This record gives sequence, C-alpha cells and structure tokens, in this order.
Amino acid sequence: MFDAAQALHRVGVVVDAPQHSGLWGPLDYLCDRPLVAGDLVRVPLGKRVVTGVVWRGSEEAVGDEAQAFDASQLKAVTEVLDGLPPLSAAWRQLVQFAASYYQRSLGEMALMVLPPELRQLDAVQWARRIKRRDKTLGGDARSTDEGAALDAEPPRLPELTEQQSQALAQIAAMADSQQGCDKPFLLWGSTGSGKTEVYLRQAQRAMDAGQQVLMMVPEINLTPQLEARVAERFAGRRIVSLHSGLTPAQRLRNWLMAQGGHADVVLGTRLSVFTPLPRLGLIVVDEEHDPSYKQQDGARYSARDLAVYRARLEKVPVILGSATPSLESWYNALPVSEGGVGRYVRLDMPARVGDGAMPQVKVVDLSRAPRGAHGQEPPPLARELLQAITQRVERGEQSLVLLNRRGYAPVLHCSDCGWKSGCPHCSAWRVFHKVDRTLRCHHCGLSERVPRACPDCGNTDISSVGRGTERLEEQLAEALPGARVGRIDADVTKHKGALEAQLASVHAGEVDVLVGTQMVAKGHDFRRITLVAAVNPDAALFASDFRAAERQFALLLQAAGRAGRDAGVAAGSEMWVQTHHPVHPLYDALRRYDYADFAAQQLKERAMAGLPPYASLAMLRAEGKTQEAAQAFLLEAAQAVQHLADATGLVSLYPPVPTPVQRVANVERAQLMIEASQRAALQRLLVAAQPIWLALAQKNRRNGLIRWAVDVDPLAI
DNA sequence: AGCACGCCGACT
DNA sequence: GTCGGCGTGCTC
Repeated sequence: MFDAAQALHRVGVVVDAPQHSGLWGPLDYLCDRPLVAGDLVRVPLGKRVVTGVVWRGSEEAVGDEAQAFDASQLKAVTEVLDGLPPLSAAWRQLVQFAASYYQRSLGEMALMVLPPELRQLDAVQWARRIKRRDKTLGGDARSTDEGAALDAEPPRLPELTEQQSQALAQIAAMADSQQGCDKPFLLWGSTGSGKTEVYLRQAQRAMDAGQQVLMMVPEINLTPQLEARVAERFAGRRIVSLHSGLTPAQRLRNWLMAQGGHADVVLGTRLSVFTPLPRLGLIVVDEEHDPSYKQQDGARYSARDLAVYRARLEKVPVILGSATPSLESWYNALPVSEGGVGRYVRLDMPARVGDGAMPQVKVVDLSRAPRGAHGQEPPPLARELLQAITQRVERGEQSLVLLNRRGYAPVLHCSDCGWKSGCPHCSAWRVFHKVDRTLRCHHCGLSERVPRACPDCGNTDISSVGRGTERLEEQLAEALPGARVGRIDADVTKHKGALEAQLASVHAGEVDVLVGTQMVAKGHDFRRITLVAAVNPDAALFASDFRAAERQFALLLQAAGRAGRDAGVAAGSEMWVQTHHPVHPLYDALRRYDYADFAAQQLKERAMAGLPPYASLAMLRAEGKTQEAAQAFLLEAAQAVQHLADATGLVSLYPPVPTPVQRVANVERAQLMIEASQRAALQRLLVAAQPIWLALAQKNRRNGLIRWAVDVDPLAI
C-alpha cells in the first residue's frame, strides 16, 4: 500500500473552502497520472467530492515541510476533467494576486471566478459539454475560418474626429513600443465624445493581429446599445457575453468559447475580468468610475483594478474610459507637469461628436423659493422648472426627471401618536409602495400590506413623509395636465421585459416626462430629451460617505449627457439642478462642466483628510447577534494587531463603530477602519493579521459573533 | 461552506 | 426507546 502510494503522482489542488475554514492554499492529493497546474479535477473533501484546480503539478517541487507529509494519508484525485487546455499561468497569477490582495483563500477565489455550472459537473457530464462545444465550433468554423462572413460586407466606419484620431494614434504609438504597454490609458472623454468608437477601432486592431479583446461594462442590461453596436461592427467575429444574467449553461458555453480562444470579443461585467483568454490583446473598462466594478459581498474585488493588474501581467494595453473618472484613476493619470504621478497616460476628448453642446446648466435656488403653506410640504419642482417642462411638453420634446429614491414615500407617519413605519428586523424605515399598497424594507426585503390605520393607536390618518419616484410621477401627472408621465426604476424593471417596453415607448415619443432613478441616467441614448432635472441632489453634498460627492458629480454629468444627444436640439437643452446650496463648488464646477476643477477640489480635500488616493483603506467588518458582540470582536481584533501597526508607523487602526445601517434582518453590524499611508504596509499588516483574527473569531463565536470579513479598498466608509 | 459527530427534549 | 434541535470541529 505504501509502495503503491509512492508510485503515484502528488499534486496540490485548490478547492472552494472559505476563508474562515483555515484552508488557505492547495491541498495535497495523489493521482495515478501526471497533472499540470491549471488542470481541472474532482477531489474528495471530507464526505463530498468537489471540483478543484490543480495549483501545483506533479512535476513541481514541493517545500521540505510538505515533503515530510505522509503520503499514505493523502487521498486520491477522484477524476480529471479532460478536454481543456490547462488554465494558464497568467490566469493563476491573476487569481493568486486577487486572493492575496483581497484577503480571501486561494480556493475560494479560484472557484468563484469559474462558471458556477462547472463546479456542478462530474467527469461524464463534463465530457458531454465539451463535446457539445466542439460540435458548435465545427458548425460555424466553416463560415468564419474561411473568412466568408468577414469579407462579406465590411461595415461602414464613422469618420473619426480629430480627438479620436489623436487618442488612437497615441495608443498605437505606445502600445506598439515595448515599454509603453505597462501604462494604462485613461480615456477621458465627455459624454457623446465617441469613446466607444475608440474602443471599437482599437479592438479591431487587436483582432486584426489575431488577438482577443476583453471589453468590460458596469451592468450589461443597462447598456444594450453597446452590445448591439459591438455585434454590428464585428459581424462575422465571435462575440460572447459574460454576466450573471445568463443561464448557467450559457455562461459555461461562453466561458468555454473564451477559454479555448474561439471567441474574439468577450463583453462582460466585472466577473469577466477573470475570463481565461489565451490570445488576449486588449482590455477595455468602460465607465471605469462606476461603483459596480467593485464586488460588494464575498470576495470584494475591484474588477477595474484587477483589469489594470492583468493588463500589466499579460503585457497588453488597457483602456479605462470615463467622462468623470474615479479620483483614483484621475490622480494616477495626472501628468507630472501638473504635479501628478503620471502612472497612467491620459487621453483627452473634451468635444462632443458633431459639435453638439452640453445642455446649459440651470441651478434653482430652493432656499429662496417660496415655502409651501404652513406645515405643508413644498411642491416637488420649483415653479420655474415646472414651467420649463411645460414648455417642452407643448413643443413635443421630452424631459427626464431624476430622483434617487424608489417607492411612493420613504416612511409613513402617524400624526396622532408619532408611529413611523420602521422595519421590525432592521434599523431602517419601511418604504411605502403605493402601486401594490405595501410597506417594504429595502434592506431585508420584508414586505407587508400597508395598514389602513396606525398599528399603535388606530388613527386612520397616516401620512406620507418625503417623496419617492412613484409619488413624484403622481405629482407630476397632476401638475402637468395632459402630459404623459412615465417612470423607470428598479421596481418597474424587475418584471422581465418591462424595461425594454418602457424604453421603447420613450423612444417612440409616447412619454413626455420620464421619472427615474439613477439607472436611467446611465447609458441610454434618448434622442428627444432636451431637459434633464435632478430633483434632490443635495443629500450627497453632506453625506458621511467621502465618495458621495464624486458619485453625485458623475451622475449629474452623466444625466446631463442624456439631453441633447441630437445636435439639432442640443442648443436648447437644459440640465436643471434644484438645491439649497446654489454656490456649492460641486454645482459651480457642474455649471461649467469642469470635471478637472471638481477633481482638483476633491483631491485637495482627500489629501487633507488622508483619504484615497492619498491613503489606502481597509475595513474590518463584523456581524453579530448583538452590537456589543460585533464591536467586542473588532476591538479585540484591533488590539491584537496594534503592535504590528505601531511597528510600521504607517498604519492606523480606528475605533469600531456601527455601520450606517446598524441592523439588517436582526443581525447587528459594525466596522473598523484601517488606514495606511502606503498600500504595501497595509497589505503586510493584513497578511499578518489574518491568522490572528481567524483565531479570535473562533473564540468570539460563542459570544455572539456571526461573521467577519475584510474589505480592502472599500467604496464607502 | 458542507457535513459530520454529539448530547439533550417531545413523539411513535 | 427513536427523531431531531443546532453547538463544535474538520476537511489533504
């Protein structure tokens, strides 16, 4: 038995074991045939059989410590999933980096970024899928490989603007030279400047050189137009999409196309950054500032940052595109001549294609508007804004009114006893949704029929406090008799096909005034909109979240970009902002569409406050049965590594505090901020802290700690 | 995470 | 006497 074991090959395999399991790296198994790193296998883990990735092949040396391991104690690999080239060294390096940077186990990271379906299959089912893929491939290989479809009808290319040509020339000059490749490009182009055309041209060049293109977008369902445009331009090429909206089977199929080098373009959301691409030649991150590039649960990776890492790793150009770059990217791209670090190359495209002007910004000073009658809520829109919309309706033009709050009213209130519609399980108000007469908690999902009378005192006079999109829609319909008012928000779009239907009716001119949340401001191309209004953008100015202003500026600018896409009406387009703080520098910069000025303001504030990009942050988060339990763990965790932080002199640990929404679904949440003046120092601390915190968490579990996790580079604090 | 083992309450 | 609650502990 011992002899038999020694004749077998020994491999290291990573499996999906979460961080707190303590299983960090590869587990050792025996196999009766040699395997190389990147092979997929099924291995026994406890009582089950799970899918894993070979991380250390049978020919690779293992350290002395592992050498001492008794081979008779190792289990054998159950089966090998054949038919794929092994996952490349570059892919493994990317996963390894992501796991260590974001403080997750190797196995969790590796398995998380493989198609979920792949984990479910045994060798027999797997072989069937591979066969099916080969059949599809054989099927259309004839048309593409012969080049018939390619040459059939070369698409007519739009003429490039001067700025587009320059940007492309610069990319070409740097990307073709050996050393230029390691600098990412920040394509800073205003809405409508034609960033997409630059991506497409560069993608074409990559494909002409026989390479694959990875094109990332924040949310694929919000940008169907990009997908259509890519498909149209590259007809004859194989384009696959990768996002969580696909069925498991589709996702596996598309992944296989990419992994085997059969797909030319991968168009996907943040998860696509991990797609294995053997011929990768270009990475594009569209709307790089968008917060959806950061995963918000589990392994909290930033797909944008990983794209930059991957590009450098695989020596391919990466283009980050935005009209309002994240301050991190902006800072990285500030030329040395402007006092910056010059880590990225900035490509500027300030002008709109076709010379369309951005809409004129109108700031309405609400502090000087006449108040409503005593005790009454002010009307949703200032008189002059309402007039402007009325004129648009009369002229047959469309208006877009933005309010970032779904539902009818954010809270109900009993004027007799003071009852408010709180959620019994969360520290949050339940939102009144009039459409289905429910009170809904947006945090835990609890949904109940709205009570006819106050549950505390029986008073039937319960009033709405505040306003959401539903109510705004209702109020606008009242205030604009004869106008057709529509609404798009997450409640409308959760019904399948509803978004498409609503968009179609807007495009068809069947809606005069469209009410919506921020999701409407992104990506959609509305030809007839000549007025955009932000009803209540002030909240972000004084939010505790240090990124709130940055996000708001991006949103407002993006929203403004919805108006006047048609050069014919651009001249008369307007962007309205209602505010109590008309002289706020954010609105001042918006008025001039001066992102550079806004960014400079923000960077100054960040520098003074010691916030990113001038510092690196990590958030230690804890969930407990009680707030005390969560905080007690955090406090111990901080104390346990305080000496390590002190030793660096670069890392500060802050006191534990409750999260902004303290209780969700009866779980109490708290967090502790870790700030470092150097990213590397933060990384070293986290690596050293990991095992200490793991042990502490174990100990704290019986005191009521439920979960804990580290969030590196958190979006919000 | 799964999935065991393990030790105490209400049922055929 | 068993079915089953979830507390604690392990997975090469």
